[in-house]
Amino acid sequence: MAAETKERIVRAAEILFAKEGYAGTSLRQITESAGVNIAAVNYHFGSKENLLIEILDRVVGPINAERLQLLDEAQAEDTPDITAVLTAFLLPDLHVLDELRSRDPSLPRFVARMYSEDSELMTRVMGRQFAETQARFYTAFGSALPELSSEEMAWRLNCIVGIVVYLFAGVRAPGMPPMLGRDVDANLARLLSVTVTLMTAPQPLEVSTPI
Amino acid sequence: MAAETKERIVRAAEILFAKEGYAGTSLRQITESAGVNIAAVNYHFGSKENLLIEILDRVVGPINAERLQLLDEAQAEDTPDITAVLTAFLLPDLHVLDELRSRDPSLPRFVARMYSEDSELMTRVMGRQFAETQARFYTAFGSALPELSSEEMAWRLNCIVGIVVYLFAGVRAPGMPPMLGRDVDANLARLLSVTVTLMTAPQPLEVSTPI
DNA sequence: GTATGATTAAAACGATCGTTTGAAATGGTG
DNA sequence: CACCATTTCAAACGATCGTTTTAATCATAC
Repeated sequence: MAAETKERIVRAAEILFAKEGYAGTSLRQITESAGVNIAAVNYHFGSKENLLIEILDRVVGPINAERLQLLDEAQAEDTPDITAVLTAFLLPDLHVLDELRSRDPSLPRFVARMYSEDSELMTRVMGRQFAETQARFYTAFGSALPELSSEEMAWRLNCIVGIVVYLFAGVRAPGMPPMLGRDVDANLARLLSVTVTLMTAPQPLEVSTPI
Repeated sequence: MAAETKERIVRAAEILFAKEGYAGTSLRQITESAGVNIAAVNYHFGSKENLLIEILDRVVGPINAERLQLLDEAQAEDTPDITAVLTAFLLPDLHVLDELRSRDPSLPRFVARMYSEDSELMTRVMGRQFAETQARFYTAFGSALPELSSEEMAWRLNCIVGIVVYLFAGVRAPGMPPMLGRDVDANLARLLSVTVTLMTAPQPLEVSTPI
């Protein structure tokens, strides 16, 4: 079955990409780990880069799809408050993070790696995936926080993205427990308590505008 | 002059490591960009990995050195409040970030990359560099925030590290301005307004302990 | 059963990798 | 100037990279 070969390649590649990075992983590592022939990657995906793109879309796609769906539901009745918008924004991350982690403990790091890459490829894939999400959530956050300047709001949102990316990276100081447990609801509660506080803080005194 | 050759290699390598990653950069790219012979890397540093370690120490070392110095100064008179401790923690990051950025706009990303790598090498270097800093600041934050459980404090501190790492990554959504401007004091004020709020938020309701 | 298209397999392609070699060049010291 | 240690250089090392080729194998329809 050809579909299974593709699947085996994807499963092996995403783990290796997470552990060693895209450039640090060879096709021979992937195909050996997947138990398929070396030529199968180029046959099924065309190139190593196309394989990465397919994996990227598989991981990032569901996050934004669920984000938009949750935002739709939250906006169905009336304009949602900041907790509801933040939940729609963060819960899909926790879902995907939990799913990735259940497949392999090092798998979430794949997402974090993509954020510290600045290649043309990453900009292209991320731009395509996040364009609609960004627009929808910016207006939703703006409605939930009318007293905040849009510039300050975008800044704080970036902080939240930074926190989330760091969760995916799973960095731990020696002797410290992981930041997230197995209970998605508890993780969300904890993440919300921080991010709601962060977003609802009063607009600070004027700071010089970034260049 | 041999010292200049070493310096040229370091300057070229850190930019390329920031842009393309460690595994994605070849010694030939480095030596060509530095204008030195390919054999110079192994002659002066022994190996490509030793070159990375030296660059890592050069970048991360000053951050923690300044952190400890600022904490010493803050603790000279009495126990510093949360703003003072956070300033001692964050200001060195902003200094190094500014210095890196002035050398090359893409250079700060090198630091962010190191955080999404999980190799044995990174654990070793980071552990050596951050061990003392971590211990000192954990007790300082504990004294400044006695009402916070140490577990909650560590969690929030991780959030702050995530934000800082994201600052180094310099990720920008399309059409958005960079998060930091040229004025270090203004950057600190902005970062403090967020992080002080984050750290001084009331202890949240019980959340299930992470596994 | 046989023909046909899809998939797998082994082998090799040229290119590039990190590293090493040995000789040439360099620069200070007697 | 001659000496010697340090540094640079061109060239090559074996290994591995992503990719391609060509033949073998498979599944399926006639």
